[in-house]
Amino acid sequence: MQHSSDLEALFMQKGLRLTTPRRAVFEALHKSSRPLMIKDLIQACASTDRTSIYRTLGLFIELGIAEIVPLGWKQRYELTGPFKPHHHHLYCLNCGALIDVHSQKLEQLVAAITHEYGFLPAEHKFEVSGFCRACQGIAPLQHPKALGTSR
Amino acid sequence: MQHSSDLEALFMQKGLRLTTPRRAVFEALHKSSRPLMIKDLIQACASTDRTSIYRTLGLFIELGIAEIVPLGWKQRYELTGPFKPHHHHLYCLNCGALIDVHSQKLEQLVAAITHEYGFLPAEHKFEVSGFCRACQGIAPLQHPKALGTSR
DNA sequence: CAATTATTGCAATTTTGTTGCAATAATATG
DNA sequence: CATATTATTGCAACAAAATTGCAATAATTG
Repeated sequence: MQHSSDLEALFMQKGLRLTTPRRAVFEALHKSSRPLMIKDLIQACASTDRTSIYRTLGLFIELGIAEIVPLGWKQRYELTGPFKPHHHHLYCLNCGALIDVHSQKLEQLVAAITHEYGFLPAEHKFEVSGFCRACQGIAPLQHPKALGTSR
Repeated sequence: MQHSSDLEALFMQKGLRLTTPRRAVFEALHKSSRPLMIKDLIQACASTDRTSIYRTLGLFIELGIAEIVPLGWKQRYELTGPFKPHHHHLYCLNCGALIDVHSQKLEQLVAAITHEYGFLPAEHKFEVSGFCRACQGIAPLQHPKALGTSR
């Protein structure tokens, strides 16, 4: 992967070790087109202990290369920053579809709002749930429970 | 509380029963100035079973009178809609301070973005984490772990 | 190669969220 | 008012998510 070198450079620079478990978590996240639930990560990194996966996620988040994506009741995890361009999601409550959104206006608004309060932003979350074009009219209004990553 | 009648009216209208557990969850959320973690809710509604609290939260969310607020790794729960005006948060990673944000521009942006995709929005989340005015400079960059509701 | 430090795996535990079902409480019906 | 119906709850058991302490291991430094 062409990203390996960037990742190695980042870890080197911070005096951190790019170990097998960390590579595994990174690869699993990188391969996926959508944010992964923890169970999917654990499955994908079968030879890595749960604990290390959580610790790695925490580290990635501190480094700004991963983030928690809150969809429904469950957290999901996704790469961001240098390895997957920062974006947000439209989440269909009926079919689970995820639409990636890149909005320059939103980024500007974050800057404007935080500036107003003298607040120094580190990261921000923006997620919209509702109904995608295909599911409108058909869909019963409900709260997302067990919509898995597969749909 | 002057809200009781509104709540009763809403439940009546939907053919739902405003029972003791539901009142307890509502009151706990209503009394709190910040979103509550589930453990705080369970503590506040000591005479109500966990299961009923979760079911009540699910119901409130469907009714649009409560929402999940994702801060750090843990979900929190807060009233919204008719009982607490819709808003978002700036969350200080150092001291846990929460600043409420009301932004008309953000609401407009949600409409604009979703319209672009033919997406029908039901709800949206917007949370910014970083450092409040007081904590800038002092604060070591870290990820929020066990910042309780009390700070 | 020895000493130091970073990182991991393991086991145990805690916290969070879910499920099925019988008991209960509220409401409607005759 | 008694009974039938339905909504809602509590309980117990479980499943999933996340955390903790600690000893073992791997990498790095001197």
